[in-house]
Amino acid sequence: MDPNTVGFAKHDHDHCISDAITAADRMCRDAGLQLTPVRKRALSILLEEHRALGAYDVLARLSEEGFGAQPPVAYRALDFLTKHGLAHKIERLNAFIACAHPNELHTPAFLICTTCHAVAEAETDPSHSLLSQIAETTGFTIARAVLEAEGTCPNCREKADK
Amino acid sequence: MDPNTVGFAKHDHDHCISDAITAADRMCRDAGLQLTPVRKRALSILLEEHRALGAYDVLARLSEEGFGAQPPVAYRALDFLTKHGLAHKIERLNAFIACAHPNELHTPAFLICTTCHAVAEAETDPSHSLLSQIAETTGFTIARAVLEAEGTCPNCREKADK
DNA sequence: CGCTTGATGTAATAACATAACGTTTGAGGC
DNA sequence: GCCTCAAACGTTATGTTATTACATCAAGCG
Repeated sequence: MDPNTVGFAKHDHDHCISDAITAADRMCRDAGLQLTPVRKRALSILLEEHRALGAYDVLARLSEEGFGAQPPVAYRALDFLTKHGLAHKIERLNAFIACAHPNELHTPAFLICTTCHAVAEAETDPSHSLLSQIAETTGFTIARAVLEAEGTCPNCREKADK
Repeated sequence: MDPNTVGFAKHDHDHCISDAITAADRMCRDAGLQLTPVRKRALSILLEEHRALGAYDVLARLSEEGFGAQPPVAYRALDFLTKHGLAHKIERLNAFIACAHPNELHTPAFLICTTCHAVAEAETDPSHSLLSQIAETTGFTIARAVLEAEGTCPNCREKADK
């Protein structure tokens, strides 16, 4: 298999899937969570595609493989994954993506390329963020933040410039 | 009419509606845009409610008043308003809200109270933002940013503390 | 007038998400 | 071992959000 693109850079894709699954296994064991077959498969589907996938896309794959065929099957697996930081929902796209930096506690920020539809997850330092500054001055307590930018990724920009 | 709450602070609500409509009128005239009856009414509905409203909520109000009753009626009006900065879509809520700072060119940030459902729009300086820093280091060109935080507003926090 | 463009209206359908309920399964107490 | 409970899973049905496709109408303009 050829190296694939993740975010906007190339990398060895096979490795990152198995690594991520292994890490998820360990994390769930340590936390006393059940990474059941559906949940694990949903995660691996997101990892294989390595892009934002709609719940129904995941559902289709799951049902092909003998799991339930109704929406709650996908939504429940995705809820579990997002709740425990193994995946994220991209609100702008109503779609889900495997977390690129599991383990670390983070407020992810996403860069969404409107040309090639790649999505990159960037790490942020929550305490320095704009939102936390705003929150501080207004007395608002943040429980969860959504940071998403749409635009053109370096690869597509380069192509467009030609 | 009693002063109402906007964002998390009190203010004179009647005034802000008429002011906002006047400003929108002028802005559209200057820009050669048509602030047609449906569009103007959609804006005033958002202003009156002063909270995030679903497209179908707006549609219901519009159709009661003799405008079309099908979803595109609302979506088209809301698209116009958001496209020209008179309203914003809150992605997390799949809902729309009148812009609190029209005229100014801005990347709005929203603070969403999960208790009382108030939504405050905060101004940001795009150039200092986290996202633009990330974008700069990765070569990504941002066209549009979504900044939304969910949590507890000062008012609800105060009540909860009692 | 005849053409184009943008706004509006409708019907139909697509895409996204949840409620409600029954069954299965596995861990822990007895 | 066996009972009980809670969590996970499956299904049906439904609710919510959004778009496609196409007809009509009015304004601007050669």
